[in-house]
Amino acid sequence: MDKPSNTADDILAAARTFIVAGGYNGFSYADIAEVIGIRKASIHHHFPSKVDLVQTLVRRYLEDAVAGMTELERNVPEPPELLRTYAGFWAQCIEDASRPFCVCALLASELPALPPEIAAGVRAYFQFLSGWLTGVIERGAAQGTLTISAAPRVEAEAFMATVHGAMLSARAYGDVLTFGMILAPTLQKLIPTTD
Amino acid sequence: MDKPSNTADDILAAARTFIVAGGYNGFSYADIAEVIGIRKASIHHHFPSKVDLVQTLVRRYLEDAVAGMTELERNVPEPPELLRTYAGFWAQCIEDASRPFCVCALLASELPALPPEIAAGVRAYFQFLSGWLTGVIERGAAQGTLTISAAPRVEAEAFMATVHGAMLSARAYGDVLTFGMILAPTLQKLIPTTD
DNA sequence: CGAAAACTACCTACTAGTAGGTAGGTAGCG
DNA sequence: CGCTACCTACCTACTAGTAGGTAGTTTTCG
Repeated sequence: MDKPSNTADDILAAARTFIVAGGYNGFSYADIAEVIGIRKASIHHHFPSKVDLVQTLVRRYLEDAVAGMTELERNVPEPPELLRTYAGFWAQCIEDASRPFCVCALLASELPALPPEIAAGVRAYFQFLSGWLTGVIERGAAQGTLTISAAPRVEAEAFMATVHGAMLSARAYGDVLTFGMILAPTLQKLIPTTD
Repeated sequence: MDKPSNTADDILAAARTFIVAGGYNGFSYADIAEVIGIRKASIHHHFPSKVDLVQTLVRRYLEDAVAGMTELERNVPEPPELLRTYAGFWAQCIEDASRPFCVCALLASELPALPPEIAAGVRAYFQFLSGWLTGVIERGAAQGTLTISAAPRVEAEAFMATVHGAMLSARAYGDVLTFGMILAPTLQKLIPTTD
């Protein structure tokens, strides 16, 4: 457990909150400095440039996702329950406003205007998530625990798109329950014999 | 046909392109001035503030959507074909890069950081689109031309979310065909006896 | 052990450049 | 004339980033 500095983590956490709210161009070093109580020059000590900061954030976001999915699959082996848990995770984050949006989904929306290093990180996240979902759906279809009407890869992309779009809608309506409402029928179509 | 000035329209078109690329904070008056060949002070003559500009853009975007859907329903009365045409419209826009993202979907992603007047316009667009889709799906279900497994409103929200999420994915992968690939099974699940 | 050297984390003070916006003037036209 | 559309020239506030300094801690080594 390396805990060399708490400040770097605080900066990353603050940056994540700002990006989730307003995107890459929606915050400045001054904003971060104010909320965590240091001077903005000190942020440059931890992250020389804004690109370094967001790049680190995106890389760690992907690492956490990989670790989270690995852990999830150890505890919850059944594909239907995996999809439900994944959707439930975001439903919870949105409902308690702790992480009301996926950082990479948000950054993807402004991808053409992003520094290339960050764009690459965002792409990597999409590829990982899509790959993981494809594997889960493939396994579920083979077992008969999931019903699919297209190739696993296509079903996975559609599922991921619905999750990201539902985040957008939840935000647009300002209603935290919208996400769960949208995901319910999406899950139902994939999972037979529900209820 | 009021055509009082071409410049104001040019400014709006440039702003739309910039917003679609990088969001509200991803462009400046200087950027617009450069591409359309006037000085940035002249933009203030047409749109006193950036909020005015984007507010006008969003309002007109909604007006165009309302007009477009009304026109569409006159030409294409069948619900399955309406959904297919709507999805096909965006597939085309993304494939020829003419309008590779919905302005309001993009602005929704940074909604918490948006000036309130603009946020309200974005919300209005989501409400209109959701309402229109709900009507189409309701009619299709009553006619038996669409198969639904949840309330029309919920199916409409899920469909809209998938469309928006698919835009995100198309952008993340940098592959213009991703959108159509995702929408195909989504439409198939709603439309029986396809093929 | 203890002093010197090096490193960490922060600071003040500054830079060049850009943001949105304003003041005031001018060219062309009905 | 008065209006529209544009201009030059400017403003203030803020952007990311730099220079250089200072405490306090850690490492190195005689």
